Amino acid sequence: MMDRFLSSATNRIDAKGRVSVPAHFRAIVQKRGYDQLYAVRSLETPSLDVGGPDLLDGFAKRIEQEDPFLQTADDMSFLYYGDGAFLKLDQDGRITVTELMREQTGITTDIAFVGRGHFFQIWEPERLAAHAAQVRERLRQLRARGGAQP
Amino acid sequence: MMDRFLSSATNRIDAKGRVSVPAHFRAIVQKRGYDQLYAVRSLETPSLDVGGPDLLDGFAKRIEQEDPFLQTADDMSFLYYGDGAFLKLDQDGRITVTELMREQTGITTDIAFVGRGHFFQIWEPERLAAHAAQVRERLRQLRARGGAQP
DNA sequence: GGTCATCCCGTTGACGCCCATAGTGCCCCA
DNA sequence: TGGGGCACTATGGGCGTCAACGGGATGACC
Repeated sequence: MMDRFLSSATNRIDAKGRVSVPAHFRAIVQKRGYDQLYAVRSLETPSLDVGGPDLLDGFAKRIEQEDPFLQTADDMSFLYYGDGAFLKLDQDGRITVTELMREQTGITTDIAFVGRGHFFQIWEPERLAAHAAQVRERLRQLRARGGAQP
Repeated sequence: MMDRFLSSATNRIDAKGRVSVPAHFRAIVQKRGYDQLYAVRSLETPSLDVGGPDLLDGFAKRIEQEDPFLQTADDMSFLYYGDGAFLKLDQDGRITVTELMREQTGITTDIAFVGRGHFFQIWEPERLAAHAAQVRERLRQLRARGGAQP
């Protein structure tokens, strides 16, 4: 249905460091009864993975599958809790851009929101454009080789 | 939902050796009725594991489950009781940085608080940054090997 | 007397809450 | 079919509250 994060948009950060979350994304989260978002560093790219707080619940379940005395469980907990944050939505549907977000993404004045299905991502617009070009190129080469890979 | 320690923050130690515990972390502990924290040396890293006094209760239960004849029980008891300490929160939500904390973490002027779910950690900020980078690198390699997918 | 913990207060900046406005798409109706 | 108005989004800004932080005053203990 319409419960997937789809499409992208770029919004401006105001003088107080706030930015509007695209209304379409907000609606999905708020329909589940949340008034805040959960954001965590992406591992591979200078971006943040964002969703409702239920996104964290999924990660927590994933951690529980690991042996709690091994390093992997510790590492995962470190990432999802230490490198994650709740972003409060104000009543106009805006969040304030934190230092963590700027460090991770290089964001300064504008933010790109990109739907990714069950979550969405936050990017610095120019870095997103460069990354998107790389992705398209990889897919082009894949097709040229006749490969079929998701 | 909101009863877990999440996100991280860095605060400054004042001339009297005090530092503010992030309000969000305080709220979690105080909601359980405590006005002090319990801290113990982390096993693997130059940091302290901190939580409400109920964190100690959890450790005590684990000690009881061990056969008191075995060395493990003795070691655990030694660590959690001998190397643990209670940190009193003053009425502004600050704690005093003890010599034990400085020795264990290398802290001098600033303290990083890192949420870890059911507890949080205290780090020297630069050591934390280095450790976090290592953690992310391990997780990247784990994912590259197909070991885990969020 | 000196050190240290505790209590209490003031300042400052960040953040939440509230309202205002401009731009835009859409619908309805003349 | 074209125009007016409604609905909604993105954005700006005022203002009160609170967290982080600095520092004075008091009392206990060595």
